[in-house]
Amino acid sequence: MFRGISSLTLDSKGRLAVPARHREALARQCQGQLVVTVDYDGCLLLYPLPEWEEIERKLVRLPSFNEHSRRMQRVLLGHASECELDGNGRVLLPPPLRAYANLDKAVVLVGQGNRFEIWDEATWNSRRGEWLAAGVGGGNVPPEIESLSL
Amino acid sequence: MFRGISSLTLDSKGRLAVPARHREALARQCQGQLVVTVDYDGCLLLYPLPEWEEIERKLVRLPSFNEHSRRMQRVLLGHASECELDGNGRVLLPPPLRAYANLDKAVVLVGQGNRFEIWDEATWNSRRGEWLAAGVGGGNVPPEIESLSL
DNA sequence: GGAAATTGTGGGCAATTGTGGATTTTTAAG
DNA sequence: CTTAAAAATCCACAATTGCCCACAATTTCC
Repeated sequence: MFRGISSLTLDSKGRLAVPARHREALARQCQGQLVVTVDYDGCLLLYPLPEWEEIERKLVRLPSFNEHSRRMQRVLLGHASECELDGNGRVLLPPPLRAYANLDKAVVLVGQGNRFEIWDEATWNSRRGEWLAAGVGGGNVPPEIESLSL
Repeated sequence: MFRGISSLTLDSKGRLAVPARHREALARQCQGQLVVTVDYDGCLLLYPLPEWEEIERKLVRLPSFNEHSRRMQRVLLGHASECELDGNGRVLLPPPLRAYANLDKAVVLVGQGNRFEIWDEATWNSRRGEWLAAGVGGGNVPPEIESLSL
């Protein structure tokens, strides 16, 4: 279970150094084999290969002639790139994906259970500000959240 | 059940020394394994690991494509960092979380049942003033509070 | 058209810096 | 006065960053 946020900087070649505290888990779970793809909200998603393959299986089974399915397959499958941790615990993020998420130097890596999200740091901070300002109430809040007790 | 407030100071490395009276309980409940995350009200939440894992299970089960769920997962799971009590009874608070809650030197640790809250001391004092001034009446008070007998 | 050279990209190595842990001293409380 | 807790200083290990080398691909010249 991946959790927690880390503030990181990409090196001059667009490589992201995974924080040491996550490396052991990644080595164990997937021998450093990762998949990066894009998210609809403007960040990148980083999956251990086995986790991604499961999602991929669900994606390719979606009905071929449904407009939403095709879109989702093009966005998610289409951008999915395999990459692996090098000897120094770094992953090279493909230039098109870096461009998509506006990643330059300062980024944050956010643990989200079975995956990580990678955000441009400024984008993350401003989006987080909006989420916090909006609070928990509002539109259509699922009942699971209404009854959630922290 | 954690109760009571303590006025504390972070050391130069951002470590918080847990008051001695709570240490024994934490050692017993979770062998010093803790999780810190953020709260929507601008403070940090400190959980014994098992307590947090229960909340985490609920969080990851929320629907993936609901906007509110995603936000809540990003805020709560995304900031949740594991840390543990060192030999001196201190926890290192990760820099991004310290930044979030504006923690510098003077902080307060507030027992809240199954967790602690960590506030910047000045923020705590001014917020507490607002809560007291607002009193109990007002907007939409849930019936559970209306009928509460102290 | 083929071959060679140069440039760009990816990976590995090494050094420096920062972080985490331990020890010691001081202060406060009993 | 004694003991325990808190704070500050110091040391060591490890992580991160910058640099260098090697391989590959593309382009240019013969």
